[in-house]
Amino acid sequence: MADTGGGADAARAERLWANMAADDRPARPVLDRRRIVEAAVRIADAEGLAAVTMRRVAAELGSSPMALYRHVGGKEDLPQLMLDAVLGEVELIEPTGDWRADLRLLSARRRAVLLAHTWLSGVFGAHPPFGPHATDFIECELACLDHLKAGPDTVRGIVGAVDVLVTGSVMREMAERETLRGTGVSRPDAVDAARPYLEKVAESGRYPHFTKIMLAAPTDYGHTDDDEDAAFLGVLDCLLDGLEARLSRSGPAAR
Amino acid sequence: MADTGGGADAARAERLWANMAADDRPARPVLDRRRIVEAAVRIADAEGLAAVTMRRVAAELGSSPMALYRHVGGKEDLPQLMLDAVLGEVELIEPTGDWRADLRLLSARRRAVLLAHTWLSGVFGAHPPFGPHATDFIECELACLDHLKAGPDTVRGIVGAVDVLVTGSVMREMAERETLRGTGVSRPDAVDAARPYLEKVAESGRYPHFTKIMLAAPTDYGHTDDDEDAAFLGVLDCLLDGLEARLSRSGPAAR
DNA sequence: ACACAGCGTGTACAATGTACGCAAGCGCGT
DNA sequence: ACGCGCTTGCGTACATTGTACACGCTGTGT
Repeated sequence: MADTGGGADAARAERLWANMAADDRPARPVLDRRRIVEAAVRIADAEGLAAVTMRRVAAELGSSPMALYRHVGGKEDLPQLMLDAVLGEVELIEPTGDWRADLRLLSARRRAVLLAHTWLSGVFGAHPPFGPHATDFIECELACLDHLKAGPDTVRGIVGAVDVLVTGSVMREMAERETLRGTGVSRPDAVDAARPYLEKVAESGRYPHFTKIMLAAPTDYGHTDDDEDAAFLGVLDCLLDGLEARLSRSGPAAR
Repeated sequence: MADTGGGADAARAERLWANMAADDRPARPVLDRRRIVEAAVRIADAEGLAAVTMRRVAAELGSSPMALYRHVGGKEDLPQLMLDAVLGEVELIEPTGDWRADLRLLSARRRAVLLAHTWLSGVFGAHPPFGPHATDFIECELACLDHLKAGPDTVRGIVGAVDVLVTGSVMREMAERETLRGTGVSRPDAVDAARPYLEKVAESGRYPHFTKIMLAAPTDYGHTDDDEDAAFLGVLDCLLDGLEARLSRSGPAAR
């Protein structure tokens, strides 16, 4: 019942975005959204995401569980707010003109910040997949690389790089699909739900590049399955190019 | 006293007649770990991971919640078993000798299978991160790419590729850290704990390459933080090389 | 025939998310 | 002054969850 009632879920999604946007609310009280989310992150850091219950967060703040609902809508909104709070820890930079170095630095910083909060990993990343089927798959990959006669380190490097790319790509796309499925609305509706938030972002003037580049896509985000597949394979080819270049450059052994 | 005795007798008699009448009760076990996990996956596919409760799975199998505990230990084990079950759906291949094509095909298949089960995304992938801090970060990245004067599609492609890599890398490493934190043991202990399983894998003889390549690393898996950082930056450089090559090849571009 | 071990079940309890209603402080128009 | 409405925090109550425990049934070895 909870899942099929699309209207209520749509309303919940809308409220989430509204909460995202309303960082500048009056904030009279001792209890406010930032404090709640900070407490939740603190608990998750110390005891894991499972320990983040409404009662536990309330206790951390010395208040009642129900008081939290005046500020955060519900337990399900917490992880998203916590994620954004963590992203706020990343120290940003002024562009130097060397885009590769810039992106390298930013990526390293973001990675470091995320890794400082391991509870962000959900089901997918809860354990390294070492079950029988995972082993079957890796065995198959290794067999495909066998005739390279490269050293174990090199082979591990290639498999690891490819795995990282697949994992990341899948995470990103599943995030979108799960949002759609969770709210039970179609993509256009979801876009409509986020529109007020995005328009507020655009009007704030603080994100000129974001407005110009990311919001430039007209009605569709070009997100058919085929588009996504092509994009994934394009990036994969890029990476394989780089790996192959490195292989042939350094001879039979690498790194 | 006569009352309670009579009640018990009545209940017994009732059960007796029920048994007389309903002979279609499962005489021999229809319950098995594989069936349980399959049911859980079916439910997650249809209604999301949140709908996978012990009671719901039991209902799906027409049995009692507590019966599941004879086979699966507990609710917390389910996601891992479900993940491995999904990985079993990937159709493997015989190596053709073209390792790049092989890895491409395998990656595409694995990606497709994983994407068919969006519930695999946990907290991290539950929503695309569009909160204020995420927007800050993307704005910064875009500013770094601004002087490239490349089209919006190209810029989105670069940012997306880098993001995918960071996401995947972080997922992989958090998986390991979270396992350590969750079990509360140090890395050597965890390695020791997995050793019997890995030795059984090695002795089975079905995974010669896995045994030779992945288990070749001596005592440590070379997993200091610095090693991980270096590996990440290496892969990132590979990808950036590929992206830059593609840029200069196809357009009035950078340098 | 009889004990035993494995499997499914029912009952019971603790922990959780949260709907609902109440109370206290605040600015407001009259 | 005074009610009035709004915001904020709280306490109670209930449905839903995971699972510990003890019991009954079934097939199997002896």
